[in-house]
Amino acid sequence: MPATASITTPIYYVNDRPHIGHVYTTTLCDAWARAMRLRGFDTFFLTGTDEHGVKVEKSAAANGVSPQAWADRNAAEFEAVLRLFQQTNDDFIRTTQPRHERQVQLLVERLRAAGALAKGSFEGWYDEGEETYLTETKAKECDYRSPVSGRPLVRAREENWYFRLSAFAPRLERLFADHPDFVRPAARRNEVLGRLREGLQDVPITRTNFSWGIPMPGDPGHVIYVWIDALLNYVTALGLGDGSQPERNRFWPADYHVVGKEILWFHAVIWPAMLMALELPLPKCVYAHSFWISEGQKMSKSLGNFIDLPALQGYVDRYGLDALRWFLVTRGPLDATDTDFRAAAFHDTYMAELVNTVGNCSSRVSAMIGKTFDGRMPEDPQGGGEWPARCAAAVRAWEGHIDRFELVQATGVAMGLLREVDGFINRTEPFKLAKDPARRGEVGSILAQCAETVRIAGVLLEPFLPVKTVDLAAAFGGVGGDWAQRSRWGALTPGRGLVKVALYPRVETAPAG
RNA sequence: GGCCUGGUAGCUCAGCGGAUAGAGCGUCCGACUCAUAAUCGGAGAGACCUCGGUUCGAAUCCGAGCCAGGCUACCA
Repeated sequence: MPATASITTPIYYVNDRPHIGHVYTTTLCDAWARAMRLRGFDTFFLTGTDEHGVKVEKSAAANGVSPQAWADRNAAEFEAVLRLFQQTNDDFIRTTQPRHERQVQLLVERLRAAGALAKGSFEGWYDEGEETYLTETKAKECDYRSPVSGRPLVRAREENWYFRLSAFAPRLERLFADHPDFVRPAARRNEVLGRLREGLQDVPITRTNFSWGIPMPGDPGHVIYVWIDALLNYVTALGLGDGSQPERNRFWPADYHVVGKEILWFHAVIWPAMLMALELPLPKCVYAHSFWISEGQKMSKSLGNFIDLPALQGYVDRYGLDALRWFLVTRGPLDATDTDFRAAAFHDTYMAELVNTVGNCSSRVSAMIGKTFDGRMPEDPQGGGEWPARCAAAVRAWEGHIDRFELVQATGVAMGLLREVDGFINRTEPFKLAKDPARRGEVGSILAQCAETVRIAGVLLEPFLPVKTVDLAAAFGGVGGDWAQRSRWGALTPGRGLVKVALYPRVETAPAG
């Protein structure tokens, strides 16, 4: 029975327009999920939409439709985006689906039964126009005025159900002490630890000022606050709330919850505490990436410089889907600092890595075999020379990087193999030797070694470049089978067809602006 | 305000106690011509933010400062 692997994106808020952030997070998860499937793991990749809350209720009203109709429309757009970018999610959960709502109520019941909930009163700064509370920090920042209308905030009080987060402080401390990799990267973990030291407050988990949400069981009039509702998606999708999908139980706990840095606290502190209360296992790692900025400027609604769907589509039209995915994964803000999305950098990366390295290397090797060996994989009496060991080491290193969610390093391993092949060709000059019929055997060895290395590098690139690596694999012998077979030296046996490929076309100039 | 990161070649970054500080890209020179005007080699290029400390030895550890960014409880 194969080992399992599971990964999640946050569920996306249907009130937002899809943009580079959503595509980035999803693409990271997709690349990892594809890598694990490639390795033969029993893999589950979950994403979805978060559809409750005041904002949805208000937007729907403003657009003259019901909240459900509004959510349906926008959720459909998020799903369309997944298909557009060829994401391979295994499920798409929506918080308005009956399967989710039913389980959230059961799980909240369980929290209450476990003594993790208490009724209390909440007092805070209330924006009457927006019908929403602002945090103390935010209120202060806005000079105690509504950031929207500018009218003064009022002190308001509400009866709510609270989650007794403070009661979990000792267990959370132990979690962070025992599992230093629970939150990554390390800089983010430090931030969480810093805040943990300041002490934990109980968190309100119900609201009474809107109705678009899941009713609190046994206390109508109270609606379960969107965050609690949303976090639970990770387990409701697997049927853990009501045992409705036993065949999916094996995918919990998740290996990675990949999230943006702004929602780390919920995932790193509130969520594990909820799971402790529910007596469910904790995810192995919450990975918080940073943000993209656009041409040196922070993306914001006021600047109108969001890298939105049309912008992304423009890159795909011009450079192809592989190019976009490659740039996002290899140049993205996977560590604790934001990174810049620049059109010029996108162009340079595409040219240097996909065209001049992946494309050209596979092209020159396949072309020489086409010419010299009639498009058949030649014999190699040298048994691969140093290459089998080098490739085996690369495969092992790649697996380690994937395990640790070091996606950039994983791509680097494959690129390193291709660069070595390019150097090897220049040193051994098979194209020169080919002119001397007496040295045909030698040429065969060289080219066979190159071809097999390129094929293996191509396999390692599949999760990141899912479109063109299909052509690469087909052109380099069409080696099938499982991971062990495909990653093994020698699978491209002599005599197999090997046709010339031209994977990534040159794109002459960087687009203006 | 509090807390957390980072400041290393023109650019993006790796190195985080030990030899002349590295990679990729860009630039310049050379080689080659199988390949997508690609590739390979070489070169140039750095007070490793500043000041002080610890040490036989500091880019690396400690302290202070400067600069940039982040987090501070409902936007990927």
